[in-house]
Amino acid sequence: MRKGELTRQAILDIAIRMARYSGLSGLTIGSLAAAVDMSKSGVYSHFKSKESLQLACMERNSEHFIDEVFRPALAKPRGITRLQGIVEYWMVWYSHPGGCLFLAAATEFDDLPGPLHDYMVTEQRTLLDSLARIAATAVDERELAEDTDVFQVAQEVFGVLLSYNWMSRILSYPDADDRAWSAFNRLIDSHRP
Amino acid sequence: MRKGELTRQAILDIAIRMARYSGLSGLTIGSLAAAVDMSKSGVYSHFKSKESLQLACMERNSEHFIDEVFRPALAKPRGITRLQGIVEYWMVWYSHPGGCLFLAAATEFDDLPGPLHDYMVTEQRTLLDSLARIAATAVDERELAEDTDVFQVAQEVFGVLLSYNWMSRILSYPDADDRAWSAFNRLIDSHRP
DNA sequence: CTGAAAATAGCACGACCGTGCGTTAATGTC
DNA sequence: GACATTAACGCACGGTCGTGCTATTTTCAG
Repeated sequence: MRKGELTRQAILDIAIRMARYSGLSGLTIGSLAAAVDMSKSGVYSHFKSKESLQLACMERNSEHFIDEVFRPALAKPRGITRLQGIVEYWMVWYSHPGGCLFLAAATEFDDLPGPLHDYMVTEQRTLLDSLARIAATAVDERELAEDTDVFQVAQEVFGVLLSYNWMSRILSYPDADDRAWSAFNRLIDSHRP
Repeated sequence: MRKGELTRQAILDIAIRMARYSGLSGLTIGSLAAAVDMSKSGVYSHFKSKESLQLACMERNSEHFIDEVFRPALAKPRGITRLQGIVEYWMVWYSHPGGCLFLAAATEFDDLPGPLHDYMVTEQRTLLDSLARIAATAVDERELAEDTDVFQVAQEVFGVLLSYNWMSRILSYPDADDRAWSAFNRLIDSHRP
């Protein structure tokens, strides 16, 4: 790999770390340059514009999410075990310092048209679809009822994850973890054959 | 009411409308002044600083939430009916154009210490407590099991609301509404005596 | 080792940021 | 209607923003 590409990745990882705190809009090239110990123009020249820097952050963040959440979950056996797996890894992902960049981006760009909004929506859709597909393996394995609406399951599981994130990271409720699992189990039970 | 207080409220309402799109940090005094057709210093003089403007936005937003979600719900009979009521009004609240300012503030300030963070956390805690207290009326009415953990119910209901917000506003899934109610009913059933 | 190519730095730009001061205009009281 | 108070404005400040251009340094192939 060329040195340029190497620095670019390094810049992006720092940028993501910063954006988790300030958001993608709050991220500034000046402070990013200071953080990676480069000149402003040195950083800037790796990206055509700030918007493309933000987009690159989201893309790299997606890669990390796949590595840390999806791939490990797919290594588990099909069915509820895999569903439990992804929930577990997802919860770990949410506990990253500064929070989840997807969640930040979603609230930042939910009603602001543009490439960032579009990418964010596409990415979230893919995520939810994959979640539903994992739920579908549980239907295949006859662990969930045959007529289960797997998107219903995905929406409910995602709700458990989101409220866990709120209770745990934002409100610092110590029981958030236990309650999330209790909610998950209750939810799964209600979809059993 | 003095004229000053009147304009102050008008400014805040416009500010909230703008902050729903740009976030509380993205809100700028210049654009706010243009939106209310005043000079920058004219707007500024109503608040000691930008931070206190942001704080005032959150306070006013809380008032609106109480008016539009809590008070109507408390007018309903105690128990599950009231719980359904608050979910219904809450969902309407979430569908405001630009989204919910609480959610935006929560992701903006979750890991940034300061008065805005503190106010946000306090406010969210109050919200969740009230939700739990409404669930407690359902226990009193023997519509939910006697040994119900009402905070568990609150966390689960909040999850339904959050995922509804995501599916509906961000991903524009047309079935989000139906699925949210289905999730709510399933959830309530699992807590019945 | 040399020279082309890539990476980084330096610097300047116009725009907008939050903030404050002094002044003018509007308001409300007697 | 006179007058104190309040509200709003004009203007300027130092700073930072994103973005380019030019020069210099570093990388890498032959």
